[in-house]
Amino acid sequence: MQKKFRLTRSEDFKRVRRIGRSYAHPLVVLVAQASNILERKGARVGVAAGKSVGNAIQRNRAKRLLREALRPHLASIVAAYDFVLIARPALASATLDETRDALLNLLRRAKILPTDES
RNA sequence: CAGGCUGGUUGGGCAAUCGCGGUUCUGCGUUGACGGAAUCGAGGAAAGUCCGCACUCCAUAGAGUACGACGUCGGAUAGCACCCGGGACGGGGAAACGCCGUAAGGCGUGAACCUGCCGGAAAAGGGCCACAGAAACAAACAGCCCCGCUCACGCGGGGUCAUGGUGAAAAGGUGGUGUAAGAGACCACCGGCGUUUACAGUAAUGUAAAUGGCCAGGUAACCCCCGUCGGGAGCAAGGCCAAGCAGGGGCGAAAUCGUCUGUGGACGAUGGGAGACUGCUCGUCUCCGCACGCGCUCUCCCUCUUGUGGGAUGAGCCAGCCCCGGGUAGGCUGCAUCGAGCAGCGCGGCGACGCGCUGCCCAGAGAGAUGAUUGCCCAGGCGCUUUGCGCUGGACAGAAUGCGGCUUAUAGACCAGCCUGAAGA
RNA sequence: GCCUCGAUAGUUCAACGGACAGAAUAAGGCACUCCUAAGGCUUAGAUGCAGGUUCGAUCCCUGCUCGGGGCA
Repeated sequence: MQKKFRLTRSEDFKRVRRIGRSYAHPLVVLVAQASNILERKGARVGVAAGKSVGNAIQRNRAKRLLREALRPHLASIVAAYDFVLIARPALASATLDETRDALLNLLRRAKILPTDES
């Protein structure tokens, strides 16, 4: 995922975590906020993994899984959204397919992706 | 061949597609959060942060104290406490052998090797040594012996550590001489600690001999004493740029008319000022009670001409722009190609390591890049119809200023060597 | 990145280097009560792990494993 689609500032993370809506799944938690900057299109994503996920290897693994699972669907998100994906401990031992299912489920519940798309 | 042990190397390989980060080059009717090409992209521990440095800032005349670390010998190194090679004293260690045992087994000797520790208690001082025991660093409980008193039992004084019991530890052990009884008090042999000499070794130390020297404990990973070393903090160090808010300084316009209104005031016109747009003018838009004052509004206090005057270091209001210093968010740098650098070869050294030659340039993120899929192969595991096939499947673990050492985690694979036993030539 | 403190019964805390490791509470049992609670009697239960110093270690030293604070 290219840097222009990422959340990079600590301020952005704080804002999304404070006023965004959250959607939970056993593997991952999604916090989303509709962006109010008019000119920008597409989404910006931040990926986080706390210490409860495991050691540095397992945290990196969780974040890479989430990025890889999101990558094919990033282009189909048209609305301007900022969202944060927070890994949970079970994600460190999950497969890519499980991660993708969890992620699509969450994105549809948050209405970031249309529900009829498969 | 079996068993035990040590050291070193490695830490899956090749290819394809998609994706991510850096560097260099490059393209453009579109200078972009743009596109293209080339190239590079985790480790032996990147980890823990236990030591030592480089580097940076602060402090600093010199020396000392406090505090802390270290302390066998020699070497290596930029430096280091844990590196390398030795030494003393302990602990562990298989087969085999010896002894005991019917046996199971136990005890002892004990290879390679592993492992702990190392100034001083014989230079000074303080503390502690529970329980037991008479006594724990100075002492007589029982016992033995002598003297005095007593008819006697016994009492008092003294000598003694040989004997007894206690304990982790009680003036080295055995035999004798000696004595009232005893005692290294003395003698012989042995043991330990020193001193001297000779030999080996750079040295620690070892071996041997001599000694008309000693044998009153332990503990310094208790305080302490002696010697050596250490200024403090850390890349979130430090340097540069610098929104916004606040602060300081400066520029800046000294007016008329009309309408409405109880006052206060509101609106409009003309002219003016400040700023923005523009290369400039014009023009358009926004702001300004066109005052920083003898100002306006509110609050409080005093007075008394009851709505006048005075006072308050009480609150509030007054366009916009420019400059200045420190500096927050943030950005750039430190910081990624010159280094205690890496690889290969040769030489010296038992080794840590050093020297020489040749070649190479080798990650650099910043919410933090190494991922996904597929195929073939190499180890490994499981199953079977065991020349083989099928299924499965990859340890510990992720750079964050950089190095050296240590510690901890780690599936396996490969190489070299040492010791013991058995068999064979 | 750095600096500190700690680890003891199920829980919260004690304990000069001297073993029967203490207290409160929780747990089990016994009586009491018509039943329960409170109160009474009683029982069991622990030094994070591995080495070392010492006659002897919860305590001293070293290395690990966890956990809590603090600075910027």
